[in-house]
Amino acid sequence: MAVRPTADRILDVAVAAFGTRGFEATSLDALAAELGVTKQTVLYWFPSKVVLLEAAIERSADELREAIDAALAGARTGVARFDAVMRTVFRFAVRRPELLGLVREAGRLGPDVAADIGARLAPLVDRAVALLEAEMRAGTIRRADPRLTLLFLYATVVGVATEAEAVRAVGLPSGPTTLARLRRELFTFVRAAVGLPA
Amino acid sequence: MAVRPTADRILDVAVAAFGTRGFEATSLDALAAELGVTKQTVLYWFPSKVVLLEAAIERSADELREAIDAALAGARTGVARFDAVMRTVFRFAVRRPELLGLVREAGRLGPDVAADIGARLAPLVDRAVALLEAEMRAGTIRRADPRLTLLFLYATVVGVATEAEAVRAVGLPSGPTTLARLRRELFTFVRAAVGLPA
DNA sequence: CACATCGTCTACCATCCGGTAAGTGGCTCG
DNA sequence: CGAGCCACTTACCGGATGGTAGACGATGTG
Repeated sequence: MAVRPTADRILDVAVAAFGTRGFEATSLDALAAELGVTKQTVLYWFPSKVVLLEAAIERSADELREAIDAALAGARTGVARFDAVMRTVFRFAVRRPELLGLVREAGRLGPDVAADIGARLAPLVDRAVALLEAEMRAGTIRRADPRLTLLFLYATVVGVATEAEAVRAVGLPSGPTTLARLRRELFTFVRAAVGLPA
Repeated sequence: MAVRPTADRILDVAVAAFGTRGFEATSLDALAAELGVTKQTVLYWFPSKVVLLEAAIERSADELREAIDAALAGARTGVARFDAVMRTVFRFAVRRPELLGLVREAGRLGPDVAADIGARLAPLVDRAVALLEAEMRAGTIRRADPRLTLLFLYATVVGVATEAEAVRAVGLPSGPTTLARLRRELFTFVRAAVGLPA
């Protein structure tokens, strides 16, 4: 790894900036200044801003996929797998909200970028849908359209982590204690939503 | 109303553009071109781009508040009021996603703008929390932190409507039939999440 | 009819944007 | 030791951006 340390550093900063401030709102000059290099160094490693965005999306999707793979590897039963995925996505959403924010950002740009990230996440989606379907057939969770159920779960977990403004609007103090309680209540919420016992 | 027809038209277009494409990604020239006027006409009514954003946020918050007020006026029991609010917010999220997208957009700019919209939505939040608390005490919905519950409900409903990319990623066809099913399943999902019977 | 106000326009400006061209110092290797 | 590549720089460029200055015609008012 890190055979191209500068390129990797650029990618790190780009993921954070594009995912939080937005693609259009982030200038190459700003990225370069944050890195302590010139804009042309950025353009040396990534020949255009769009290429940099695509690389950032690619890295994010890969990271998420690997984390979920690792989580699933250790869980056997369907319910345990469900919990493992929820925990992993929640941890990602809290620790690296910019990474999931990129998915949202991708939708704003042309259908080309959107299709790219869509294809990249497709295997993840398919596996999640299969997981939900199996549990529905087994009767452990409430029967419903598994794709819609996945969409709702995604929206809830990611929304909580990325809608920082909404979190502040409901008047929550910040801190590890609050976060732990939020996590606990969020899991209770989604378990109830899919019909699992508390 | 509409004593300033041009200003109102500008505001309409600005809400749509800021809420969907984003604030930074929207240029005054683009707004003006869409309206068939010059950029300087926009700047005549709103002396700067930031002022225009604040006006757009104000209008959005007011519209949402009025719609929820109207929905609550016709519902008596707590559960009926819960359903009425959910229906209203969902309708807003589907028909005017840019309006709720503005809340998200506000969080990206300085804490000044965020605090402004936060204060503007505070009464709405407080009433919703009171509503949830009352139902928890009455035992009709599951006991939990009402502020967190509200946050989860908001994230779910708004996320489903605004994460267009995610909706496409799970492979849903678009159309009124799909939308109706989505709405039905979403309501089942959130009712289950708060512990209401289907 | 003189005058002022209002809404919009033309003309312009400084700054920033993404991107190109042309080096520059250092390291490797024949 | 010198040719060549690599990582990075300085120096630009054309176009777009938010914003300013000032003129224009229409509308009303004394």
